[in-house]
Amino acid sequence: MNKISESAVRRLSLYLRLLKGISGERELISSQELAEQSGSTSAQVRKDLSLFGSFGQRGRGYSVPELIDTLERILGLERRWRVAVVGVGKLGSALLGYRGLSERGFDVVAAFDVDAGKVGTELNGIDIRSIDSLPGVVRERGVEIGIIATPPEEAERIASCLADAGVSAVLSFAPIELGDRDPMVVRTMDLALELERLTFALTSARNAARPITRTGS
Amino acid sequence: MNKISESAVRRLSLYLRLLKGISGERELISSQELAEQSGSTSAQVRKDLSLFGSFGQRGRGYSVPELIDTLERILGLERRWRVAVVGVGKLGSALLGYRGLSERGFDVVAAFDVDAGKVGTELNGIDIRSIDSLPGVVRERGVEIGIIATPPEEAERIASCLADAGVSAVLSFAPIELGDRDPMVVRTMDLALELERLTFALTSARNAARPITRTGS
DNA sequence: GGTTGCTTGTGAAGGTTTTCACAAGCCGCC
DNA sequence: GGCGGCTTGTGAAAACCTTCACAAGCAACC
Ligand SMILES: NC(=O)c1ccc[n+]([C@@H]2O[C@H](COP(=O)([O-])OP(=O)(O)OC[C@H]3O[C@@H](n4cnc5c(N)ncnc54)[C@H](O)[C@@H]3O)[C@@H](O)[C@H]2O)c1
Ligand SMILES: NC(=O)c1ccc[n+]([C@@H]2O[C@H](COP(=O)([O-])OP(=O)(O)OC[C@H]3O[C@@H](n4cnc5c(N)ncnc54)[C@H](O)[C@@H]3O)[C@@H](O)[C@H]2O)c1
Repeated sequence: MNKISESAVRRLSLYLRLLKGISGERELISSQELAEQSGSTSAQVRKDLSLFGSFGQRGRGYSVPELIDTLERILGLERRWRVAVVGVGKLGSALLGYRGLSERGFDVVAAFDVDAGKVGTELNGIDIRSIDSLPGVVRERGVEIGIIATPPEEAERIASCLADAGVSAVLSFAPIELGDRDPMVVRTMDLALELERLTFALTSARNAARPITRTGS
Repeated sequence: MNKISESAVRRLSLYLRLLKGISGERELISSQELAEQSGSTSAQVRKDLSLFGSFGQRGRGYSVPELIDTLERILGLERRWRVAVVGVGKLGSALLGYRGLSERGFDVVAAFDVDAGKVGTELNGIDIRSIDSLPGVVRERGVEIGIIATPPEEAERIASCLADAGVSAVLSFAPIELGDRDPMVVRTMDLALELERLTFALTSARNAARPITRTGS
């Protein structure tokens, strides 16, 4: 099978989210309409979908419910996934209470922390367990994806721990570069880095408008 | 000036984060070492930097403190930025308490909510103001960047409100596609979408190992 | 001062992704 | 059944991004 680019996958997720939003309202949608809603182009939409097969009808467009099913199959969302949150601090607690996860097919089935004051308590129906019990609990509950919300210093250790326990993928919020741990898939979301992309856009726009000139001498 | 790609900007932020981590430990660093730490290649590192000028010394490498300065200048981080958080719920509260923001040059100077029970209270030294006072407070405090942490239904309205108030850029956590609001820069971080990129990787890996076959008939 | 070892900066090559543009196909209508 | 309007699927072209490979330059040592 051809290699699918990261950006194509991102767009597929986006199409799916949009389609779910209009599901019920419309029976058919054209690549043109999907493109407008996702900030893309119709050719891009058709190319993305054609990487996996032919799902549309010429002259009519794509069937919304069928396309939803297809995209869910492509993205691996025809089933639900079991997720564990590691580090139940400010961010971790927010995640445990986030309905958007289960709405999109992800069930948080376990949470871990080192803090003795937190271990043993419950949050949103999820019992917080000691980090030492991670390997056992991960296996018992069939955790497939880990979310790291511990301080950055701990992230590398936790990633190894999750890999050893047999977790298949990790999403980390710690602003630190995690080493490869093949075959476990690792990805990092860095909030400050996203803000830096914004400040770059802002300052390079200003520099383009007012080309750089020496102010001194 | 040449167009700089999104991926190049992302890598520049990453280099900066890594360099700050080793600042003080080493005086010089080679493109090779920087590449290893960032999961890139030495040619890529040199190319990225050469888009903006010549900062290294042949035979020696790059001066760590100088490179930090240069990258900060490129990314617009030679100054601090004033940020407002809109929506002080589970996620918004976590953000108000996040030290990682000020450490990376972003000062949260305002927070807004509609909830009368929250308005008037204070969190981590930031007073929570009514959403109605947003335009005035944004102008008074010189807010340049907005972070949206309201329910998705409100996000579009809030984005318009921020644009009207003169905010230059927005980072939204609401899983919804925000319309363009030129010249305001808008970007969305969607947690579930990132998880879907993981599940795609997991299931496409499985499909590659065990090619798709019809199970029925 | 010349030689060796190392590293940058950069054109050119190679690869990937996006855009273009049009034949093929569906629908409804006459 | 044929025509017109519309939309897909897709090769080919264009744009973009990454990797290669090497001349140019620095430092240390003899
Ligand atoms: N707070 C935010 O809004 C925010 C935003 C983006 C990224 N982040 C990142 O997310 C991570 C967590 O941030 P936070 O603000 O929630 O921090 P926090 O200090 O509030 O929470 C960290 C939690 O991790 C626990 N912990 C520490 N070591 C552990 C270990 N070895 N095993 C298990 N649990 C451990 C602590 O007990 C604590 O409960 C950090 O890496 C931070 O940079 C936070
Ligand atoms: N909780 C998480 O961990 C998490 C993770 C990723 C993304 N998100 C997204 O972040 C957003 C917030 O999530 P949350 O879990 O914090 O929700 P929440 O319900 O806990 O908080 C939302 C807050 O926004 C306020 N609000 C509502 N309408 C408003 C308006 N018009 N103006 C100002 N404030 C308003 C509410 O009063 C509330 O305090 C959502 O879009 C969610 O999808 C949340």
